[in-house]
Amino acid sequence: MRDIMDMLKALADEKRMRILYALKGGELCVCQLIALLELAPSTVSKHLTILRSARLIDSRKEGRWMYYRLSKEFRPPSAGKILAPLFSDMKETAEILADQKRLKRICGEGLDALCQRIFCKP
Amino acid sequence: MRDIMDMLKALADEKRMRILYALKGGELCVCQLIALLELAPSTVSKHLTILRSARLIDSRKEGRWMYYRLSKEFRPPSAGKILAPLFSDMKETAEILADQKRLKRICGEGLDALCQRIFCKP
DNA sequence: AGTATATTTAGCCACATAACGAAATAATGG
DNA sequence: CCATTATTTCGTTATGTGGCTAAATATACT
Repeated sequence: MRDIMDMLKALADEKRMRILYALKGGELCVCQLIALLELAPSTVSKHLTILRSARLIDSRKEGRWMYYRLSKEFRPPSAGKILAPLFSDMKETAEILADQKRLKRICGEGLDALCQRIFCKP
Repeated sequence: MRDIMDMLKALADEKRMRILYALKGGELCVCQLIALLELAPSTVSKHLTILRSARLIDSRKEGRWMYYRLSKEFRPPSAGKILAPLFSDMKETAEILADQKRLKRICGEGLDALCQRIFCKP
């Protein structure tokens, strides 16, 4: 029961659901998620920690960047079945449509340029 | 998005998930849910309000008693698809097994006897 | 080695929420 | 009508959670 509740609590936040939906399209770097959500880096990192400890996402480190993606083998086992209908409901919402639009811009930019923009270098 | 998040927040509480699972077996009276969860009546009532405003349950009044049941036409539309895999995961957990056992006893008792027991009459 | 940079951790604050008891509401029964 | 009883609403309290800034960590670059 603990595992199930951890998963449900992880899902019960709009920012985290937006992260999951964004990752549906493939792995993303933390800085891309920061740009998408327009939150402080530490806040996004905390959300990612919660999603990871609920086994909803995996991470992979490549050089300076940390990539997150949807976990393949969700535990508890039905998470795939749970996310699919949720994503289907979310698809048409204003928030997700705006995210998809913004995400396209973000992924067009290179990671270096993006990070410079985010962390406001002089 | 608001509807979806209301539903997910309603699901993100163990007591409320136990209520939903109990209702899977058919409608129940508030006092039966109070006996099941062993919480104050006002606490159970609040949980039921949250579940109802998330459209997960319906209610029906019969005489002195208020019956709650799982909502047939969940809104957002995929809730049925969401609950089924969750219930499947929950089925074998210690909490749900204990609930099912206790529920059998509770449903054996008449409502009047149950209410007397709960509200500790002199 | 030392600097720059991406991410995480730690500490803090404001607000949400789950719990309870007490009071209010609604229905039955004498 | 009045008492009893099932449920809800209100007010309070303790804990949880999302957000931030600042400091720590880890990797790349010179």
